[in-house]
Amino acid sequence: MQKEISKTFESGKREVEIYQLWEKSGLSNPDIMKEYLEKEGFEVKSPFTITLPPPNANGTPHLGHMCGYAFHDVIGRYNRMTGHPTLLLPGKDHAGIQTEVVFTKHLASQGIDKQKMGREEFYKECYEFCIVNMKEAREYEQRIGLSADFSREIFTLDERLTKIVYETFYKMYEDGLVYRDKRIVNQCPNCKTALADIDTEHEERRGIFAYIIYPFVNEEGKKLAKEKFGVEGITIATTRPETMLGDTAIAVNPNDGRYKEFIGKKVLLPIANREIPVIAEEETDIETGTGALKITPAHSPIDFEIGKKHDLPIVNVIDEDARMTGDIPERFKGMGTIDCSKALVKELDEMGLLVKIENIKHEVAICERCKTAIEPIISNQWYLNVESLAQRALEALKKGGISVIPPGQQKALEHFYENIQPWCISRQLWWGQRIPVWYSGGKKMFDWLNENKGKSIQDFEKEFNTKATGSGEIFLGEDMPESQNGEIWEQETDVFDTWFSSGQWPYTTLGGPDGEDFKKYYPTQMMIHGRDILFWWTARMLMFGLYRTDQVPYSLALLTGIILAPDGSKMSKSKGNGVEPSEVFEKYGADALRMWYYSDALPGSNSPLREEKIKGNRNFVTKIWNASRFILMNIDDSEVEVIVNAKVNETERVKSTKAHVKKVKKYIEKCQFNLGAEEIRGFFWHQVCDVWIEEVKAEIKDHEIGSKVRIEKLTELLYILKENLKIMHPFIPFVTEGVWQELVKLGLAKGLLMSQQI
RNA sequence: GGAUGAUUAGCUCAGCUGGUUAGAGCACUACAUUCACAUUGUAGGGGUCAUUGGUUCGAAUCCAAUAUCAUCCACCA
Repeated sequence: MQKEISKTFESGKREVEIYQLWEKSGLSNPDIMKEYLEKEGFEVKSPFTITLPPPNANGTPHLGHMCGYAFHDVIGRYNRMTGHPTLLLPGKDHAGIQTEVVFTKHLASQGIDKQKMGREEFYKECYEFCIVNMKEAREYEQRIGLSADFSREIFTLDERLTKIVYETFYKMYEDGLVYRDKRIVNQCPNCKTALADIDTEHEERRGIFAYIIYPFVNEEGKKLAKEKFGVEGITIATTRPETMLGDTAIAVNPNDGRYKEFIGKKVLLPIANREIPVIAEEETDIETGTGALKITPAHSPIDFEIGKKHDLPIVNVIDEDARMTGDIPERFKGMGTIDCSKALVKELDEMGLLVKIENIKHEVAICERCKTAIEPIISNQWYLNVESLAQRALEALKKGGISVIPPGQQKALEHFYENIQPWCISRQLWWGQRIPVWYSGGKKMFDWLNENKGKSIQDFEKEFNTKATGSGEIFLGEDMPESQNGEIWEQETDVFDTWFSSGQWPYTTLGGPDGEDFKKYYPTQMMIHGRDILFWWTARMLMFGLYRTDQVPYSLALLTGIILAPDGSKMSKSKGNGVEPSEVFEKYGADALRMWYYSDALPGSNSPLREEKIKGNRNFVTKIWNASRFILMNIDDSEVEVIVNAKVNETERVKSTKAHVKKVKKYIEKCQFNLGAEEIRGFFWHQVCDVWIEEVKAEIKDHEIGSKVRIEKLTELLYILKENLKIMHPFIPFVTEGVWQELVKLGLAKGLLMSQQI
């Protein structure tokens, strides 16, 4: 008799329904899964945990995110089906700077000025903005089939999480690892905040190389120079003439014969009219420019180091908005750096001190987020001395406590740890976790005392001609401390670098080192993310994890491939070559997309989106549906009970199926998902469908309903189908569950495929 | 400048610790088929496995050099 099973697996509609079925079961919650295993009498193995990488809450997920989820889910489902109460813990990241930039733009597009809005209101509205995005992101996560425990979903700005992040900060302060320091930092004039070195990129841009003469102060020097160089001074070459106003020396290589006799002499810095020395510095490259290097400690990282070495004064001439400032001629004050550069070059030319200007291309540091050229300036920031933390992480790596796939990236990580520098963790933003520090008497006084070691509050009062309003100490905590002697407490305005909190993700999400979930589910088993954030994220998580929990937060970092646009370029909104996940879901379904990821987005590879391949996988999904449907159609209602209770004979087909299942399990355990995907596809399609079903078709052809041959053959075939569905489920959960539920309807199976044991 | 990885069919890539005629998906060709399959099946074409040396009974696989590409790191004024 004809059974009512639709002719195709309508992925668009069915996938959503099936997800609801899973959600209702609650089995994504490991506590519930554990109860289920106990109740059913299955062996309960150790819990399996992954704290899922939180996507940025400022936008919607793209195909790259989906790829990560697909890999998490195949592993999660497999573990759940092999007896491990499995926790895939989802969350969202506030993504500090990026979100602040995005939301500020969003406000501007509505004609709203961020500054006028004020900090509190901005934070509140940005939070709401994120909540909306988070909801949408969650829908996508569920759409790809992610069997995460959404009852535990958490946001990085959640109070519970922030509390733990603050505890880490306090502990680090006590351990002397975090401190305030005045040094050169990368300032993004557009985002108006300091950035860590890692948050900058380098890009080749067009620029100028200006050759400028710095004349000697005394006649003797002038004469000597005139004889040697034909001009009365040393010619330096610079890409940034405007920084000359902050020059405090000229450096030459001591081995450079041209300049040997000038070392120690003084030149007159043109326009600024300041006398600066010629110093010997081995770092100076004889080949570059004229071999003479102007030193601006306040506005160049390398000059800062040289200045420190030679104890040179620091003269600030550029402020945090990239405008000219400080002790410079009035006419330049407030100018942008580029305008100032032009004006200076013109004046120098008129004075006869400009030799020439070359147009060159050179690498400049830019802001990773907004691509604005970085302005190195001196400022007070909070730093984390990561050296000891990096050391521990490095040891763990080398001892094999954690491994990275692909292995080449592990070496990159080791290299990162070996060359790590103090991490600037403060950001001059509103969006993020406010650094929990209060300054008695104000931040300005604290910084002044900090940078002028040995000076007293009285000196401060004298210097600024004011009355101190506190002791100059700091207090760590969220709430303002009580005023004892009438001192005034000023709250820190900076927030933490977003990675300071996301770096603690594996334990903050579990309630911190004292949390209930932490005790049950930490350490986690693995972490999967794009290799583009290896240093930002995995590097930090290992350091924080070891620091706070004395354990590696996970023992395996699996880096996925990067999903590219069909033409092989990076998908980007600005280029308009992106493909929305919703389009793919609608056209081919989540299972087909997942299969493509497993086959193509291998660790270490870049995978251009190939629609025809996803289509091929869609055909596979259809094949599964139809083959299953055919088997079910062949089983007569009257045969159901007999078949369900029949013993499965150990035939060649059954043996071969068992061997297949074993093989796929091995592939999954070794994270060789491409091989696993190929194996399930090849076996089901070309063995089960093309050969066995055809054989059975012939074998039962002339036998009556209920006959021994039919029962035997159909029992065998049903067994093969079920085993295949189970092993395919972690890869393509929707269609397999869809078929399973048809079996359930006919009384041929029970429960959810999701919780069956392999 | 440094590091890491890649180079295998038209395309995207598999090929683990070296072992008989080198694989998959998609694309292509021919035939069959509307019998569960918005199709599917069968058969087939297509590769000096980047180049050159070496180790070995045997190399796509190990080693060395070269070339090209990619990604990451780096303060070049």
